[in-house]
Amino acid sequence: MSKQDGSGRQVTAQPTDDTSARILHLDMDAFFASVELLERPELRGRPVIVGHRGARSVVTAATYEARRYGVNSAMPMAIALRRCPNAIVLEPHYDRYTAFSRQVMGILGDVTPLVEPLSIDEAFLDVRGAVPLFGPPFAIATTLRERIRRETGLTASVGAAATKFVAKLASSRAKPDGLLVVPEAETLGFLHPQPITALWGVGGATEERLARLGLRTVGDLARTPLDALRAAIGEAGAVRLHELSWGRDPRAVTPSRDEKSIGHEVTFERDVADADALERELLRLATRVAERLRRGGWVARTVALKLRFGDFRTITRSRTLAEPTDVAERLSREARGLLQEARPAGTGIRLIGVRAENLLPAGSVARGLWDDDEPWRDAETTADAVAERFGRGALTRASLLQPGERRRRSALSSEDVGSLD
DNA sequence: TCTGGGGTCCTAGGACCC
DNA sequence: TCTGGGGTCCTAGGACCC
Repeated sequence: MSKQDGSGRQVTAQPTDDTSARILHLDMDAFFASVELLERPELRGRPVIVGHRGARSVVTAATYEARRYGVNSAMPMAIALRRCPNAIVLEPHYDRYTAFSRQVMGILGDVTPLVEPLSIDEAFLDVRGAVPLFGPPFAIATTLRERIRRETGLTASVGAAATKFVAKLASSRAKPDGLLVVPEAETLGFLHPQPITALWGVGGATEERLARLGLRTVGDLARTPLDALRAAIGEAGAVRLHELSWGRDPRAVTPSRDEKSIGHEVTFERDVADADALERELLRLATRVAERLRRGGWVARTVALKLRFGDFRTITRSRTLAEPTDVAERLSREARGLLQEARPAGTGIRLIGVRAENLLPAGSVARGLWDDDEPWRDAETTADAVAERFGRGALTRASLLQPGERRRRSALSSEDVGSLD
């Protein structure tokens, strides 16, 4: 393993051959807080928290100085200020973070097109093809860190490994402002001593279940029979964690992935019980969702309403439409109906949200309906009647047809369905 | 004055189909 | 009718991540 700290000093010798560590994970250090400090350099070295000052707000980001007091992201602001009363609280500026994020991703894109943003401040890179041009992963990572520092004034940490998961773990161990390369041959030696929560997907609940089996480290889990894991945490999680614990992670670096859902939600400063106020909020949220649907070229088949009551109990209610939509009023109307069914009149609401799910490319919708046994030719019939006759699956199949595609027996056009709504 | 907002993935039960 | 089994879709909830 070779590690480099913020001064550029190598902690151990650079390996002669680290080309096996071809996947880089780059993660900006305390990103939002660091961006704010660019504007307020006099606050460097002080505990700084980024977040709103509202009664129900949480910490969005914190500098390492604030973290020393036990302040972390997602912590209620009230608790954070109790732990660190002299922290400086700054309002977030998402437009700035987005601009810096673009700049950083652009720098990454100069090395390889195989850049997969994971969030606003981190990304995977597959540098296999870049090695002949720019040198081994260690050299590429060093160059990237230097460029980011020089051009943005921000620091980034990088992990390099043979797989995504190990690279991400390596970057977290390199933080802040560090670089850690884990050659493939050293993967298990690096992995197995780590605490079990280092595994991607092990949070508090899973940690608790695994602790009941006596498992505390990644190595413990690796040596546990799969069936015992299945019984404790379910099929998918057991297989995935077991694979990860042996350093096996087949996921490739994929530059773009289709969105699966688009939603917006708000937490009110004080619980809201007024039906008109809630419905106005639904329309506002639905409008933002619909705008993003259209911008992305999507239509949604399913509308989901999310409610959090005054006691923090949270429910979701969803409905799949006969005809997909990207229209705010349609989303809003459906959400309103769900709200009326789900909320006992007069109940106070803490949070309300609207989400569009089951996204389809706009234009691929309902080009035709068909059935295995008989044609369907009555365009006067409503979509619900189609669903009743052929099952809701018929609408699904119709929705999944591509533009221009038409089954031999298809008879009901999207215009037909739309006009019947 | 104790809990944001953006998401993804998994599970489980019932309906329905073959 | 003392009644299977596999697959898909829909819905609700929960765990998890940044």
